[in-house]
Amino acid sequence: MKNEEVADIFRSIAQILEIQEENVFKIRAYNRAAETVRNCENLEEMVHADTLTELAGIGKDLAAKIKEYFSTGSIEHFEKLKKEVPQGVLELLSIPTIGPKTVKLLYKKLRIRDIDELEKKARDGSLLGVERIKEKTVQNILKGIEIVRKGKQRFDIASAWEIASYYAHELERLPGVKKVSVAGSLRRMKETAKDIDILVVSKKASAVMDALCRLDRVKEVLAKGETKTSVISREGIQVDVRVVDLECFGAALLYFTGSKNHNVRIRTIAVRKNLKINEYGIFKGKKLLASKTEEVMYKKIGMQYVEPEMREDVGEVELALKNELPVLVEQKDILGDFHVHSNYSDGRSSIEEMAQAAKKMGYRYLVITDHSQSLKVAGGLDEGALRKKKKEIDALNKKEKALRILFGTEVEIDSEGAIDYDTEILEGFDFVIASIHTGLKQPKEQITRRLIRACEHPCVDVIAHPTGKLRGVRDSYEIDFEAFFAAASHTKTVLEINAFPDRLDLGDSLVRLAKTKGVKFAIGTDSHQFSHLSFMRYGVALARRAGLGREDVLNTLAFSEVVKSGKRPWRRKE
DNA sequence: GCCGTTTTCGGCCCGACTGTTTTCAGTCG
Repeated sequence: MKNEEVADIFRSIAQILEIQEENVFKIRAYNRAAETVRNCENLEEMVHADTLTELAGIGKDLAAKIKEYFSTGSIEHFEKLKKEVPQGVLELLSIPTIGPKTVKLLYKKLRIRDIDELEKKARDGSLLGVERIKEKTVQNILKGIEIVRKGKQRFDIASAWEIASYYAHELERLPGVKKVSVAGSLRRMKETAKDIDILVVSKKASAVMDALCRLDRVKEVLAKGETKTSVISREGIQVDVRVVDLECFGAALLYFTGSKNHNVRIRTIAVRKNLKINEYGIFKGKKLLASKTEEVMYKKIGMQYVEPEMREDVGEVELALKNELPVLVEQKDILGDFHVHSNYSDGRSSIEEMAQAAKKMGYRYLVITDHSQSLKVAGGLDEGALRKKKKEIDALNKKEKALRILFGTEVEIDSEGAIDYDTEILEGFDFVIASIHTGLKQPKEQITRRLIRACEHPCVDVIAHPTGKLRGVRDSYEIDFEAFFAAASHTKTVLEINAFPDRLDLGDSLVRLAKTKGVKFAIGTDSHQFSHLSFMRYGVALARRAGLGREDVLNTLAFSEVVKSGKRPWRRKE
């Protein structure tokens, strides 16, 4: 993805400037821009529409650099800087406890140019000659190198929440602990997490720190202070725990939730009003104005409460100042799931088991969307199997009144954009979602044409996992999003928000773009066993991150309303 | 390098922990 490439370059530029001890604000500008660009999946569209400067933190200069990258494949300014500070030197920054100052020192004094050289000189003792470096620092560097070599991978949101829940639960049980909250990117429900942040309310901070370090799943203690401790969990993820008083819980939660850019924005706004915000509260001079809850903190700054999922500094601060934040969709609004598999194709649970689990979720309907005939590897259903499945669903629906099970399919879009079943069969389904599983490397024009043809098919209600990205496996296939979203909107084809933690597709910035084109969304978990139905929360979170309200999301409608709102007019009399 | 109901110039968020010091710089979030 080009946005990632540009983001990496901006980050590298920031790092080089840091080592060169450039103006810290320029460095911050590059870092902020890197984040903004990384979160922007439709960067290419913005380059073509010449709207880059609408992005937060992108001005004339950076917009020109982004354009330069899209037209030439490189950025002149960066090529020049790379000659001044070699790439290997930048890699030293990835070592924990080593920052720009140390890197500069090592490079200037000992000509250390990469991690291997640093390790050699750490072991042979030649590091000890450098100012401010003694035995303990050498040990930390060696430990840091080990951590980097192992690779600090990001964790998917579901795994990270599982680990976070363990720590939160264990900390809650401690005597004197009044409250525990997960904070950080996990509370903002980002797709992946690099670490876990937990906030604890207790008057006995040191007892909490001690107990934390003794927990079973703690592999290593990185730093332990009076109110703040960092450990590595046995899964390899870092867990940061901070203890505060109940009085400043809101201020601490706000600070600890981030994002960093969001915090910087609201602190800047506070400064203009002669106020100061830190993790203990919002102050006028020495006088505390608010600190107990996030709600009162936002109120004192003069803005609306911002839901954690929206705190990315992508425009939400401006909306909150104008009192124009959207009312976001919530889990309790969700009445059904549009994408689940059963053991008829590649799922592990029976239709009945899936239905029971859906009932427990409080749903009113569940669409069983097994794969279609051509996807043999996933046990795609032929006509005979479809008849059997329909019969089973009809029988179950007779027994069960609270939940309606719907006869659906996830049908293949073939390499030309044709739909796997004949129209006659497709008309027999209650609901049809269509997706691409083959020909993923086709050129952009062809993939876009396939998707648009699928949208134009009268029986296709939803395009499932529209970009095909799969975490750690493959990126999105190439799509002309403008054209695709226009077609979806025009044909009233709904786009899926796939809630499976490795997919989360469409991503939030593309959902935002699609919404501006008038597209509606259906959240589907892509469950392959009944326990997967709980992934709905990640789909809802993604929708919230994109600023969607109930009105944007099909799952908030009763199924009869879904049918009426859909593209197949002949079904509306149902 | 960005940005503007104080400004197109002069600002730009704030504190905890560590190691090496004896008052603080560097790193991190």
